[in-house]
Amino acid sequence: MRKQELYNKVIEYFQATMPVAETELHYSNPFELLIAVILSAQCTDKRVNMITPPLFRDFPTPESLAASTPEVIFEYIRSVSYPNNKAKHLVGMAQMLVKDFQSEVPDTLEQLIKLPGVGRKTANVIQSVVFNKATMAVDTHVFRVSHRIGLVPKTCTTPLATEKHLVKHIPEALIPTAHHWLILHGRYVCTARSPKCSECGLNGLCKESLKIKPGI
DNA sequence: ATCCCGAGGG
DNA sequence: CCCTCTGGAT
Repeated sequence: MRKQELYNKVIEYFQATMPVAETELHYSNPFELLIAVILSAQCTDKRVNMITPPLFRDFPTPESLAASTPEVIFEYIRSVSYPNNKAKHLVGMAQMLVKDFQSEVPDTLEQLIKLPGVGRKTANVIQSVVFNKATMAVDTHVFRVSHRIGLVPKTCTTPLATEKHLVKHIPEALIPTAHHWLILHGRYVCTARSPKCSECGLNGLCKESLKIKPGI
């Protein structure tokens, strides 16, 4: 099967099964989304959504969070992964927003990546969800699903290589939606450990279907 | 025991 | 490239 034919089939399937695909993190403005995405590293969205309401209530602005301390923030986020690192990142991130970005979430990759706790994946999510840019954030789900379905060759061994390949082959207007298609498919169907191949309409394309192996 | 919408540092 | 961080769910 030609590569573009494969992409068309996958896009057609997701459009039919997931007409609406959005992030499951709860937020009401770019600042809150930035916090939620930083907290979501190696942690489920469900758990992040459990602890963000009081955090957003008590620290609603970059100024208020910047004036806090990692020790205080730690108590709000202690049930997510790496609470010590993330508490430092959140306070440092807010302080840099206030100092260097007029308390606004910046919109370029270069600026976002300067923020403590924000790497390429988080920066791509913000650019996509907040600023409607055609970026593809490659997390563990996107990476795993893309390889299983064969959207990217095995030579794409890094998230960056995978990102570039996907962006090159997915129509620009569909990239933000396709990002969430791959994540939601990875979270609920094409899971890392026990993928639900019998429920997957793409299992005909998947070389690993029915010979389920953990990981990639 | 392995994975969850990773990032920072060596 | 490697390692560390390090809570909760399965």
